Amino acid sequence: MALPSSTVENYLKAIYQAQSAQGPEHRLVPMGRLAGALGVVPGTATTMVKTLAESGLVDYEPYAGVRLTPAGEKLAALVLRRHRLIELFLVKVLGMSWAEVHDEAERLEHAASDRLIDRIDAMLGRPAADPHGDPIPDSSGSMVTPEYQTLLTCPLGSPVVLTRVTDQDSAFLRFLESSGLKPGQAIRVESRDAAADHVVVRGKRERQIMIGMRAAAKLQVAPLEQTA
Amino acid sequence: MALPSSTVENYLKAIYQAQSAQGPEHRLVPMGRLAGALGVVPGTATTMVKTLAESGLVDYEPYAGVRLTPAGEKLAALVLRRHRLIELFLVKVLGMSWAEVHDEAERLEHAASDRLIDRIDAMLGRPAADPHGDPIPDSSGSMVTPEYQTLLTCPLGSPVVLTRVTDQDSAFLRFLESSGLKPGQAIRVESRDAAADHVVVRGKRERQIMIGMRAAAKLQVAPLEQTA
DNA sequence: ATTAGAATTTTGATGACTCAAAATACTATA
DNA sequence: TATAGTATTTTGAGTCATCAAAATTCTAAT
Repeated sequence: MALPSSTVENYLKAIYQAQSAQGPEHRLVPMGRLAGALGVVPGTATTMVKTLAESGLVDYEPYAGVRLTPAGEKLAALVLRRHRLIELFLVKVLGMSWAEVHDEAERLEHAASDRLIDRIDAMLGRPAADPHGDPIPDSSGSMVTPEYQTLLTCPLGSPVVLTRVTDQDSAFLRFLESSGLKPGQAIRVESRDAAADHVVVRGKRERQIMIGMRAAAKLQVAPLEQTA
Repeated sequence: MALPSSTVENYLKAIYQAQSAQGPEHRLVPMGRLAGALGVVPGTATTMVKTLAESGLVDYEPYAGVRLTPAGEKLAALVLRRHRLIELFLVKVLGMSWAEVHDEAERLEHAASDRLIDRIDAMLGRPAADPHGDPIPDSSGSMVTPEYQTLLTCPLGSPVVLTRVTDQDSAFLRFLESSGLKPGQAIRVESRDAAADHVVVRGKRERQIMIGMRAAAKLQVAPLEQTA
């Protein structure tokens, strides 16, 4: 097959991400959601999805939604691989900020060859995750996605490591950065208050940070392993 | 104005390069040449050039050819800047080979932001030339193009430095690499033989290399400065 | 000055992607 | 089970960049 256009790559990536976001129950992504994610009008998404279905990259059920086939899933994973390796590279090697690399990677991911991506992968030491903690698929397109708890579900008081941030909004990322809340950081949740809709976190250098529950749900953590 | 599509960037770059290759006399690039450089059919080039002319990026004289306006020239120089900085970056930082970076840069040059390019420029120490010795325009689009001699015109026997290679063909570059003929290398021309159509060069570690005259004309050199 | 041959331009079509807005199908509530 | 409201699909049209092939213009040689 001819190599997929960047439009096709973007559709596949968006479907992949929408599917993941929806959890394992609702595997069909409705057209409205897809169109919204891609910034196109719904009719456009319908048309495009039908041609993706003809290429065998997605299953399309009219009025119900769309889902990746194994072929589509692999392609989507390779796009994510490129995206995430590029993000990590821009941060680690070029010293760019966490918040500004997303848009850059969004464009570069369609232009970088497999050869280049592999060089980057090697130079970074075959990393498992990008700066947001999102897992990086290997070159065959497979990826392990550890299940983490969030600031809303982890045990109160125990030390945990921030492992993943599931929101790419750059204002949000800048806020996290200025609060010292980057993946790798050891923190603990001091309290939660459903009525006040907030969570209190003790972060770097015992600093106290208060965040809303909607935001807290986007911060994933793992139990801190005491490697004394 | 909206940012130029990568097609527009490619047309401007091709016109720029054709103009330079033609020397200062023939400033008008004929459509056939342009179409050939871009791998499109002549009619396509005509159509595209007319719309470039409407945007004020080129002057178009029907049946005669096309030439960049100052605006077009600036844009073309910025594309070359991106291309050359990316090439140098791929070689210096990612350790890719001279011969393989061209195609990669050809795609990345349309995706990299000014911000990224400036980071790369800074990291490389604001270099003056790319791995082929091609000068890198600054961020305002201006560039100094030193006039060098070639292996055909430089004095026989005197030591010179290889400064620039004016051919991007990857087989040719691989040949040069395997002969130790990369920019920066000190060499001297031992003899020229017009009848045999060759030039004999004494290169690295006194190695003797014979090159055809057409190829020799693509190797530019500067007198070696004895910094004893 | 004609004219054969080459280069260029024009014309008509195509493919990929998109939008606006009309038509249709679902869904939930009364 | 009607129906009002929302989501989806269809239809018709437009843009960008391209090609094939016909028409035109230029050029150089007789």
